[in-house]
Order: sequence, then structure tokens, then C-alpha cells
Amino acid sequence: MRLTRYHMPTLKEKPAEAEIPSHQYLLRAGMIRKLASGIYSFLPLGWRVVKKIINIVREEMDRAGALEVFLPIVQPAELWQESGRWNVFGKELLRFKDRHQRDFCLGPTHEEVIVDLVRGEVRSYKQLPLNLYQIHTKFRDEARPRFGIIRAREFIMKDAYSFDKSWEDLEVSYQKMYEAYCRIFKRCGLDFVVVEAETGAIGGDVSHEFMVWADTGEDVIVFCEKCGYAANRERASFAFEKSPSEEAPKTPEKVHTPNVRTIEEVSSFLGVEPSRLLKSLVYRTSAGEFVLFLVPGDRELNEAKAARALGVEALEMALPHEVLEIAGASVGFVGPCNLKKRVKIVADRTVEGRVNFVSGANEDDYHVVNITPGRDFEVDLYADVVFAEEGDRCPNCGELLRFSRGIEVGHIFKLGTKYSSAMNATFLNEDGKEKPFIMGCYGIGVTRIAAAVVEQKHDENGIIWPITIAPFEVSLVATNMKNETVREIAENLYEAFVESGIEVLYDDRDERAGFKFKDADLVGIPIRVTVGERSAKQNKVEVKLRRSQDVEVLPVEKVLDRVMELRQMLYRELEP
RNA sequence: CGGGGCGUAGCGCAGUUUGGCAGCGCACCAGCUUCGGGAGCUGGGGGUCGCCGGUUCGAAUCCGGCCGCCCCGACCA
Repeated sequence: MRLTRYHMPTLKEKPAEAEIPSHQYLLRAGMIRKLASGIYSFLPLGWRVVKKIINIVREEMDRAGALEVFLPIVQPAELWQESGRWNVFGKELLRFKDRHQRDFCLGPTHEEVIVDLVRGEVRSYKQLPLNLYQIHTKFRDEARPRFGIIRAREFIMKDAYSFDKSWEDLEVSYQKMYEAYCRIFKRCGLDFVVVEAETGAIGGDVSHEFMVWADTGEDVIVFCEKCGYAANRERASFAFEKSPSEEAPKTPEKVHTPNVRTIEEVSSFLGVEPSRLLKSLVYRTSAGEFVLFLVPGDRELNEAKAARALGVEALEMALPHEVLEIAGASVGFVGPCNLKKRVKIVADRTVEGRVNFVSGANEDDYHVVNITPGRDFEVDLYADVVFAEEGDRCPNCGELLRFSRGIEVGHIFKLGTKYSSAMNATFLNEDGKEKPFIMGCYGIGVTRIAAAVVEQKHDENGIIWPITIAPFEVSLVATNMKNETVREIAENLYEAFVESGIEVLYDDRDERAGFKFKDADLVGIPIRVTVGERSAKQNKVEVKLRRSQDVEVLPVEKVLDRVMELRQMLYRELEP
């Protein structure tokens, strides 16, 4: 491709809206443009990158035995009402009416549609296993889109759905996807880690996320360097050994603490370590029941863990008036003793066996000190309901856990029968019995991969694309188009590259060398071939990799072979 | 949804405090010079100053309302 015939609107200055490298460079390199908050257009160069990612994803999905389909983005409300998610999904689901006033939504994910499709087509266990996937636009009306195409409202996703006759078979389907995902991310040039993850609104029991290491990531990865344990902080467990307190339980005592509410305030007012306070939080479960959670003052309640411990779908903080009804005191003075209404009490496991805690007295402006679980109040359940913190130890091997940030590029779930049961999607098994499909679902953020790669592969001059997803393989720079020798060599090389099937972007613009180098570095094409005046006189050109400072000066006739060699080397590095 | 910031040419910004010709740099067009790390000079084109309303002889500037965008948090397959 000749640059004079191409559209590559690079920007010298950093756009005001962009904060992180991927957003800045994708805009500056002329790859994306914003249409509205969280909604982006892809320009020719950016779209070439996305298409290459799509091709890799498609090759690996096909290789894993999945079958490509194409499902509608506009989906009728009835399907979502049937699965129960029409009322659960919240504002992320963009809803609207057609001309007949019928409710529709834009698909944020496609479980409903795929289950509807498969239940009408598949009747027998002989047709299983089945794994259907698509690469398509998703729309999620995010509360706060951010970071360019990392968290966009409209984005391209690969989503796959497996249907099996048994849990054993699901395990096989899941493992195939796990391996396909590893191959995909390796080929895209990403340094990633697979972590145990929360399932969120998609549901199911087991899930893994594929995380790309990046300081700008929104997720926190908790991992162990010794044994390889890795989990999203939302899910991460940590080692805890119950050690009965040496202290003798003292007598509870009510103390006046006027307007002292937060952990910090109580801690400094009473001169007590935060770890001795019992943070008392009232929640309402999705089943409509109220629960009081007790966690040490220096720890944070993890709602996902808490919901799982109770076996409920979701938890919501109780409203101030509900707290008042249950505790008889306002927020800040709630505690487990003398609750006005008896509710279930769940304490974090780190509380068990310890004595002499401080908590709210369930009376405004009063706290109570020296309370001990089991004696002064009953705990209905001890469970792991808090986040892992710096300093906690690995649940597997006891090594100190490490914390790092990451970008989620893939997520795989064992769904089980959540959707097939709700939507009555069944098949006949070997015994002629009707059974719901055992499902899995598997997502990859295709456009997010492009951004994640830039986050990981860039320097102060721009992007450094892995060759597998680079918009072009070779950047051919003619330093001066007015110089006959330079132009002739460059034109001949261009023809040779094209004939050899090399994807080359030939900078044949009438610009100065420095200008072209800056653009080439910004856009990040992995191999650069430079035809300059001085070496051209000796019939030589320069070959350089974007990621390196080293320059090779070669006779013109050797350049094609050398470029083919480098290209092959770069692809080899990224083979799974 | 809570808090903060911003909105002036395609991009980056000044001008708003104290009302009085709508500006600068980059980019774009033409010409000349230049030519290995975002060139110089000369000339030129491009604006509902986010929108609506109000105050005023006069509003980018003051007042009211609305909209959009970004950041932090909450939320989030």
C-alpha cells in the first residue's frame, strides 16, 4: 500500500480526552475516532488490526471445533423475560420499542438468543456436544465508559456457547476453550495470566478470566509466585488459621461515643486498633432476607463472596430506614448485640475464636466494648467474606501473595443449566429422558485486545505491534522522493515486497525523513526498511526492527531475503 | 448515581476575572527555499465561541436552564 493512496491521519499532539497510552496512541496513529462516549469508529489502519485479531480468534475457535454463526443484535424482550434477566440486568441493557410499541433491547451478550436457537434445533444427545460462536458487535450501556476502547459501550466480542449432555462433557468443552484462549492470546503477543474469577450477572459456578498484565488495568490480580495460584481480587481467597485468643474475655461495657461513626473515628476516639472493631453491615439479599455481616475493621466486605456464602444471587446494602428498623440505631452505631429485630448474623472466618471486640451498641451515639462472639451474641455462620489484602498469604502454599493490575481480555464460564432450565431447553438422553443442556459460555473482547496490546507494547515514540496483528508487516520509508536513486530503489523494493506477499506500507509521500520516521514509530509497524540518500549511492538500504535500536545496512539485492527472514522469525516467536 | 473539571477552526490551546474587531500553534491550500528524527519564509481558506433563553446600546465574556465530553468513586459480561 502506498501511503499517498492511504488514509492515515496521525496527530502530533496528545488528544485532550485520552489519559492512558492505548487511548492516546490509537487516536494519534489515526486508528480510531470517537463518535460519542464509549462509541468509536475504526479507521483503515485500526480496522486492519481488528481484522487480524478476528482472524486469529476465528482460526483458533475453528481449530477447537466450534462452529461460527451470526446472531441478531436487536433482541425481543420476551426472551429476556423468559430467562429472568429483563428485570435483573439493569440500565446496562439498552431498551427501546419498535413501531408497534413492542419492547426490544440491544444484545449485551447472547445467552438468550443462542438458547432459543438451540432448543428449537437440537433434540437428541447424539447431536451433542455443540459449540457455537460468533464475532459481533455488543452494546452495553456502561455507567462510565472509559479508557478509549478498553471500556467502550459498543465493542466487538467473540462469544461462544457450548452445549453438552453431562458435566463431564462440559469439562471437556471448557478445557478446549481454555486451551484455545491461551493460543489466541499468545499469538496476539500478550503476556497474560489465567485467574479464578467471579461470575457476575452471567452466572454459573466456575469461571476463569484471562488477564493481561498492565498498570492501567481496572482489575487487581492476586497471585502467588511460588505455586502459581492466581485469582481476581473479587474472588481471591487467602490462607487463614484459626488461633484461639490468649486473652481472657472481659466484661462488655457501653461507652458514650457522640457522633463517632466511621472505623477511623471510633478507632482514634477509643484508642483501639481498627482490627479490634467489628464492622457491622446490614444487607438485603436477592431473596428479600436481611443479614448482618461482621468483618474486622481493617478489612473490607467482599459482596460477591458474601453472596456465595449465603447461596444467594446478589446482595444490596440495606437502606438507612431499614437499618434503623432492624438495629434500632442509625448507620455507624450498628452492632451484633441487642438487635431490635433478630436477623441472620454472618461473620468473617477471621473473627472466629477472638475476643473483646468493639462494635456499635445499636443505640445512637453509643458503642460497646469487650464483646465476644458466642457469649455476647450468636453467629449463625462463619465464612470467608472479605477481600484479600496486601500481607495475606497464599491459600495453597502459604507464600506471601502478590498484587498487580490487569486488563481482562477473556472470560470463560461453566454455566450449567442456568439458562437451559429457565428457558426450557432440553434434549433426550440415552435413556429417553428429557434433560436440560449443560452449558458453558466463553467471551473474548476483540477490540479490547487491540488496546491491551498497545498498553503492553509501546514506548515513548508510539506503538510496537506484534507482527501477528500489526496493520502492516513492513514499513518502507523513502527519505527523499525527489532523489531519483532513492525513489528508484524504493519503488523496486515496494514491487518486490508486494510480489512476495509481504504486507508493506510504502511511505512515498513528499515529506522529510524525520517526519516519516516519527509516523512510522507512532504507527508501530514491526519491520522498517529505509532507503536513504547516502547509502542509496552505494546501492544499500537499512533494515531495522521497531522494537530495537540496531540498524542493518544491506546491499539492495539482499534486502528481500533478509526481510522474509526477519518476518518469519517474528511470527515464530509468537507461535503457541 | 455522587464528587471534580472542561466545552472557542480538524487537533492542542489563549481570550471569560474587569462586556467593546474572535486570536495563537499544528494541520490544510498556493509559491519559493529546504531535505536522516514532526523544516523556514510569504500569501491564503476555514468559526452558529456546545444549545436555548435573559440582562445590556453591545455578550465567547454577566445571569438562568439544558446538553455534551473527560477524570475520581459507586456500578459493571
